[in-house]
Amino acid sequence: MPKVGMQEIRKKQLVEATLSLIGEQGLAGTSMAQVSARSGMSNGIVHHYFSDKNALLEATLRELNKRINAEIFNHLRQSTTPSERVQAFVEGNVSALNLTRENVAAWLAFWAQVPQSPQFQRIQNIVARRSHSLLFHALAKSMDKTTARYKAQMIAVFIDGLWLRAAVDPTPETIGESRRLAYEFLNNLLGFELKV
Amino acid sequence: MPKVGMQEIRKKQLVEATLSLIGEQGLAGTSMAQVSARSGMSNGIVHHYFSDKNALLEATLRELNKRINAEIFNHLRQSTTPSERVQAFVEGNVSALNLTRENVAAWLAFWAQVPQSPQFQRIQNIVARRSHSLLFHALAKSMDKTTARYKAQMIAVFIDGLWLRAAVDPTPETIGESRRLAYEFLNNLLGFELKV
Amino acid sequence: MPKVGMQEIRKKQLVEATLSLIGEQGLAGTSMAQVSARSGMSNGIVHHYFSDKNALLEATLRELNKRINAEIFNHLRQSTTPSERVQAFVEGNVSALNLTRENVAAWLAFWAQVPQSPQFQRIQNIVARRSHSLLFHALAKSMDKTTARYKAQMIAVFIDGLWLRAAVDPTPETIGESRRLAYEFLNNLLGFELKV
Amino acid sequence: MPKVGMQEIRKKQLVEATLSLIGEQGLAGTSMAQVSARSGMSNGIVHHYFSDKNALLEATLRELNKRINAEIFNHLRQSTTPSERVQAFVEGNVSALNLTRENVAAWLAFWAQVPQSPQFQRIQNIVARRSHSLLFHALAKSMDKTTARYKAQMIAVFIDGLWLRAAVDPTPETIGESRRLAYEFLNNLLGFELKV
DNA sequence: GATGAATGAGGGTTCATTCAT
DNA sequence: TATGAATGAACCCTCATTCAT
Repeated sequence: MPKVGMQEIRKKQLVEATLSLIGEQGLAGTSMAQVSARSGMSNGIVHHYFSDKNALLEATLRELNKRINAEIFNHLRQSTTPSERVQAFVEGNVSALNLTRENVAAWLAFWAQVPQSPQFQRIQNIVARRSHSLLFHALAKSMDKTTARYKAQMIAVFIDGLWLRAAVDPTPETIGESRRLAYEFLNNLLGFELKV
Repeated sequence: MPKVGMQEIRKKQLVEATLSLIGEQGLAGTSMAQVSARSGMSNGIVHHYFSDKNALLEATLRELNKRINAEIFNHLRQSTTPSERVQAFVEGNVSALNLTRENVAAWLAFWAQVPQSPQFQRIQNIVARRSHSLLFHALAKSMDKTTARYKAQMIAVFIDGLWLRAAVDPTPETIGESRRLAYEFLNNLLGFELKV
Repeated sequence: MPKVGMQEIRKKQLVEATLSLIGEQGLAGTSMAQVSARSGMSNGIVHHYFSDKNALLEATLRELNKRINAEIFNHLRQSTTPSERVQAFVEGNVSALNLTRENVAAWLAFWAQVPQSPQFQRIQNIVARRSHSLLFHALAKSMDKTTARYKAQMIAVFIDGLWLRAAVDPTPETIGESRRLAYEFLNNLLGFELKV
Repeated sequence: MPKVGMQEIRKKQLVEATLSLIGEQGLAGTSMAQVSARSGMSNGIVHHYFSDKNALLEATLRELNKRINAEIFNHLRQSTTPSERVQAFVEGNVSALNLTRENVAAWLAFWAQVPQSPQFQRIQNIVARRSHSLLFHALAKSMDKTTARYKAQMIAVFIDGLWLRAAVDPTPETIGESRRLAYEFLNNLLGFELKV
């Protein structure tokens, strides 16, 4: 294995450790020393791969978003019609709620930091805009743009609510109900029926 | 004899300072020194009124909940029929979103701490159960219990989503849209029309 | 009761509280706030009766010595012959070991502070000199002064050892053995037999 | 690679500084900041080597015991017969009294903390049991076990008294007399004569 | 006499970061 | 590349003491 790849491997290990630590102890409860310890590395090494604690956190947030997106795009891949895309987006999010309990808690930790961190805000804005765009374009095929915009916002709001609920009360029952609630919501909003 | 009644005055000042600081800088970014400084008091005084930082934070969380509840019960007071009560609950929450930007951000900061703090978890559980109970009993008058339970959950989820959105993107436009979105949601779910 | 006596009553309450607190938690673990709390008085009142924490501690040390002396002189009162006086002194000390466990622990706490406190050192010097004088004069009746001086020192050393042992291992068995050990020691040194 | 072996060097420096500070100012009067300052190090460094103040104090107590034991075993090494071993033990302790004045004061400081610290209590128990065992086994060769047990206790008590005296009144004269007193005591108890 | 509010220094500890090796 | 030694600021908290009332 070439030395070149080491950098990426190390970075991934550090980000992985950070993510799980944040999930367990929150953003404030996670120190650089803990990260390096859990990664099996030395104290000072983190600064060779990340200029800052902030840089590490940013990379961790990106990784978290990547995981969530992976779930969503996994469902999107098999969907073609606009209404299928909307369902897939929702299904993907519900599926993402079933990621490690720690990942969901970390998601909330990062969101709570957004008002204090322009950096995180920027990242979350991109995510939010992408979600809205996806929903809007799918909905706009079958309704006027104003309505599509509102419904896209409503779906995003409802999904955010599901995330919050899952993070704060991460019991299997609560998370398990999310899909049912989501489809009930979609049914009311768009006339979709629960699949399967 | 020392100044009497200082206890309540000082406690309020300290909680107020804490609340605004958390709103500005997050829970982790708020130190006891900052709290006492903003209150115009000395470093050690906080421990004269609160045994702990935790005790101060708990009092602050209770104050925040009190403010939100004040908004909600303000609307509930004028409502009598079950469907009016549901609308009033939603209106009250939407109205609470218009509290100081800092208050809404503080709300999110506390929620994010819930997974790490059994203390906060307990308090938030009480709040959540009370909301659910209110919604459920109002809805159960006009539908079967199972449906009432699901719809109550859906309303709670949607409202949580609105709060999250308001905290993370506290622009007047975003917050201003909340009421419209909420009514659109209620209309779809229960057939309510937007008032005024 | 005249107001004049209040001063003495309050002082005694404070000293009493201090003594028991030191016995329970050590000198370093005892704060002025604890003393006033246990005395059922307010925070600042202590400084009306004692200029200083040091003054309070000094009074407490004197009270402790007074209690110990009370035990010793209680035994001395009934003794007339020189050898009876030596026995009475030892008996009095052994009897003092049976004071409250807290008193004995406090005794050690004060001794440990002696190297750091000229004030305590002075007080303890007086106590030591008085003990030595008592033993020396009793012994000098039946032996030459050099021998009397040595034997007086030896008795004092042995008794200090018993105190230390009682303070560090304050079980009834350990303390109970002290009298037997003391008489065995006196028997070897002076030919005294255990009474009773 | 960082300087290797620093761990042991720094730990020794810190323990050394702690020991002398405790000797000078007592346990309560010794702060972490003083320890690091006297070691010529920064404020936070102590926690790189010791998890806790407690851990540092424990290490310091062990070091102190090690020094005392070194004196004792130095004398024990040259002794073979049981009665020689008893004399060596006493001589070793007397010799240890001549350690730095600070060491002897620190010894008392630790003993005074025993009632408040199960940790120190455990360590001192081990020391006490070892001393008793040594004395008992040596004495039991020439007398019945009950007598041996009592005499071992008496020797231990007397030696503790000598330590206390040396700590509280650390003048050369007082300490210098200790050997003479100890031999007088042994002579009375066991018929030993002062060597040289 | 008596209260408890208020101060400010100092306590132990944590932590992101730097740097010699 | 990698280590862990080292720093110094900041954290929460405790405390003897002062003082207006």
